[in-house]
Amino acid sequence: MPKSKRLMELMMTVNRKRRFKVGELADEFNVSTRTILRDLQELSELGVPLYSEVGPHGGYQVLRERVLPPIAFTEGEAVAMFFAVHALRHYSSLPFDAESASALSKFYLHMPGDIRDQIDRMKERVDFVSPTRRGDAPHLSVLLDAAVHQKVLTITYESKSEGTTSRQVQPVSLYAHNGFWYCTAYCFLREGIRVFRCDRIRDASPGSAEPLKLSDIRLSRQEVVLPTDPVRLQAKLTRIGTQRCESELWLSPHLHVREDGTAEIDVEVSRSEIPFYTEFFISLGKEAALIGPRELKAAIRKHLAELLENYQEG
Amino acid sequence: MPKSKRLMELMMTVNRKRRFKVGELADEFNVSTRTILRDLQELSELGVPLYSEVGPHGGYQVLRERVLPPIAFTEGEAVAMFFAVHALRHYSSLPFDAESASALSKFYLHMPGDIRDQIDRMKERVDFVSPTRRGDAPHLSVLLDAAVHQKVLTITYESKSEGTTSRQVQPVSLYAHNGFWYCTAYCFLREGIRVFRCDRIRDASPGSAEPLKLSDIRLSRQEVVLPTDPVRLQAKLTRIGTQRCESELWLSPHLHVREDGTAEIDVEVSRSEIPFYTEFFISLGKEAALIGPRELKAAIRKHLAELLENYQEG
DNA sequence: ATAATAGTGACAATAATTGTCGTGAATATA
DNA sequence: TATATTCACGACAATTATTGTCACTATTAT
Repeated sequence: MPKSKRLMELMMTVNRKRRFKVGELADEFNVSTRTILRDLQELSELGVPLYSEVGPHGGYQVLRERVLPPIAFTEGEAVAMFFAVHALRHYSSLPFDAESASALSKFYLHMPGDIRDQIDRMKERVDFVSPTRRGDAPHLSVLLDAAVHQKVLTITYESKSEGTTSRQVQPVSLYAHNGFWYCTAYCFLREGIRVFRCDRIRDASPGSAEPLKLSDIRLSRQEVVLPTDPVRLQAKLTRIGTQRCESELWLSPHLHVREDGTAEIDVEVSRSEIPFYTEFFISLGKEAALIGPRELKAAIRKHLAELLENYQEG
Repeated sequence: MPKSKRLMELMMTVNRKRRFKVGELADEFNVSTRTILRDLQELSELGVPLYSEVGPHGGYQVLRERVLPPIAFTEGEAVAMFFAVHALRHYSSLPFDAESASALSKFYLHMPGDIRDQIDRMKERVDFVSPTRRGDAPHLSVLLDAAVHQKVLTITYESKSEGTTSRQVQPVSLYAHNGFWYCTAYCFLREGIRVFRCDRIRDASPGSAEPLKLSDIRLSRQEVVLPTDPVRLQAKLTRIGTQRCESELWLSPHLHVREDGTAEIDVEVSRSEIPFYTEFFISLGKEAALIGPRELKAAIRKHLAELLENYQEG
């Protein structure tokens, strides 16, 4: 086997094994231990994080961030990766932010100039308008890691109704919706699946509880959103108002659209979400006519009056 | 220079030059032409699409889809690429669909099994809820290519008001908004910038008109028409207001963001757009403090008063 | 016809890789 | 403390890979 090929296979082998002895590899590859030693030194120079200990029970280990063997991509594949990462740029505090940036810079570095230009132009000419991000979610990476590896976390959560609480949870899934990140998790405090708004998680650290096997739950989030302390939200929408609301995912299932393009909203919502709906209806302006609830009308009036105050000639 | 390194550099060089002669490269790399010939044969075997012609004015060419030199990514970078592509899966018929799939499969192939499992679990546990896609846009790739390379297209467009028309356009930018894809383009029929809904483009083929230099237009809808009868728009934004405005493409170039996350808007706009800004600033609520112009303030006050009227208890 | 260009085969010169052996050093275990 | 295990390194010869040179062929534009 030519040396270069052996090095690549060695790279994959050590990545797979994580721990190994020099003699082992020498047998597998049918070369002398001296050669394996030299090879390992080369891998080390190529960036593979190898660590070794002498003595019985010693041996080699691959540490933390492993390095994949070099892969040759086509220009189209490289551009596709830029496209995908670019599409997500309106999401901030994403997991793997740093990693995507460093991956793209590796691609960029190996590209001929004309593709670089093409990518730069593409960035200026393509956009994914996504819901305005509302609230930072600094612990997303930790939550994702816990969801993927079935770990238990201790989180400090700031809920509107209960104030700040500390509890152990085992994350199940994460989803971005309307500019917020949500985390469904088994809550050891409430002994059931709950949904948490990630921007309200103030702190997340490893927990002590024994992880449950939650593999069957996954992404099913439909049934979890039962409103607590519900109020009935009703409104009429003009055609334009209907179009705007149709694109709001949380609302569209509750839209009753008529032949002429106008629609009605009729949905049970949590009383605690009135502040959100206040802003939402104000932004709809004259395209919506709210029927109820009264509390919401009052809140909107109050908000409008305050705004009007702000806009007095000063 | 060791052979492996020379091969990688050769790969980058031929990608950059696209056309070259063997003697040229031999000079650049200080090796004999015989060696370059052998090297080129190896590159060819590695997948670089080389083509050669003999005779004067002959030489080598790199065809269509070039191949980048092999790049070693870390496991984290690879996972980040999966994450990004996964995040876009609710968009169908995206440009670079096939390319991202083949890139990911290359990554997948070179990964140790435990990262594969990790990725498979992540796919089940992370979701990006985005606006329901409405309408297919089969010509996106063609439009993107035209926007990036400043090409003119002949499109068949089905508009509600005018029925089906054929016209030449030069695409400027593409954006996804609320489940639709839009294309801003210079329309040779209307002699101005227009926005087209991509799902209403029935056909797109190369056009005959001479491309214009539209490089200055890019993503900003604002500058498409230089403000006629301009007024100076100035406002201060809170941190949250800044975040919201940053995702507005037409606005973000005119945002002056401070250290603390707050920002100021300072831009010349057309007087005729005051109705638009009225709604926009109302939707920003208390996150924006408008400084001027007076007309806008007055319009906002009027609008707010009317809204307040609408929301009186009935 | 001539010059420019790619392409091939043979072989010697040169360079890189590998295996062998000797030696050493750290460390767990008996 | 002695011993087995394991990594580590240097020297050198044997082996293998790479390179350059040269001679030659083939194609094509001018």
